[in-house]
Amino acid sequence: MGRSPCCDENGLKKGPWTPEEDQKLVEYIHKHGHGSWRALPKLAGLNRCGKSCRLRWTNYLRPDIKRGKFSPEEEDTILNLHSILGNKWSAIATHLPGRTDNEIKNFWNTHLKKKLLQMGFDPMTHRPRTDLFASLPHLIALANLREVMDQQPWEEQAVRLQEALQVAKVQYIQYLLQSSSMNGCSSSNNPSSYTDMESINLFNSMPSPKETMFLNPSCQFENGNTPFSLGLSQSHTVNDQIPFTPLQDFQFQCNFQPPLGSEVNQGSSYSMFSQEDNTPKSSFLPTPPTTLVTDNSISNAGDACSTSSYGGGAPPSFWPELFLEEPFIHEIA
DNA sequence: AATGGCACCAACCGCGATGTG
DNA sequence: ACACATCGCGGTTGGTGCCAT
Repeated sequence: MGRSPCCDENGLKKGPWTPEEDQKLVEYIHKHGHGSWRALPKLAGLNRCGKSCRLRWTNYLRPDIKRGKFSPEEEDTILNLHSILGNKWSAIATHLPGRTDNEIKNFWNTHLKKKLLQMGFDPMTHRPRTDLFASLPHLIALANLREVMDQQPWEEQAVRLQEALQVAKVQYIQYLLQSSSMNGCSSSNNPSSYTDMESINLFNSMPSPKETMFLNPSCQFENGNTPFSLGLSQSHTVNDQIPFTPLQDFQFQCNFQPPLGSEVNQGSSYSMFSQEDNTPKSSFLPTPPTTLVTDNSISNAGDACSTSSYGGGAPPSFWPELFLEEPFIHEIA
């Protein structure tokens, strides 16, 4: 009921389009527009169903389609938007001029999904995978880290462990915030849920930014508030209608400036900025989709999106310890 | 040269959403 | 409010080319 017969109609051609068919379709649409897709094939002299014509036009023949390989910037955009929107290919395509949803979907399935899996991330949640096989890259990275640490003075090891602990806490806070958003907590300045309170307490237990290398030298919102004392569960969409995550909000608002010579931690949840010109060097967005954002994310959240990058190459230094922490075990339970 | 496995991607299919009378 | 037509989306399939054996 309500369904129109389409390509199963007798005598209609299926399969690859010939150049002659393409030409007929293009010429007709240029002259008359597509109008009713169902009526188009007959009018254009094509032995195809309307659906097939529409697909051929929107995915291949449209004049504004950009063909060729995806640029690293486009790849970043897809990864970021997918972490927010999931498999909403048409929504993602609206942010990539000239690219079709079909093309993006294919690119995701053939390239990006594999890339994330190889890096040890769940392609659906963009978080470190928690199953045994997926954890192998991280375990290997951990082993490498321990090898390096064995060669370092104990003071440096202590500093590194302290850094790892802070990163773990931030990720745990992120996890708690997302849990509370998914549970529908909505009181902004009056956090009532256990997870909200736990987030705040945990955040408050962290050393002041000046005391930690990766949160150095300042970590606060433009209005001077600390990130998690603001409304925790107010939901907004930014000017381009993409809901942003707490992490992205946090990432943008905190202008981390690691000391000269400190390594850029590609596995962390932060943006790292050059001390010389203040340009972003690396960042990572391992968050699943959520609409939980705070007030401050509205104005410039789009910038956070465009500056992020899934850094390849060196394995993350800290995650092996992070994803073995209780929150991540708890998450899959 | 023949074959099998794999990656890629255009095209198809089914379904829900939306439009229309 | 309802029935039907049409559109658009996301998942899947199948053809093609490349590469290793």
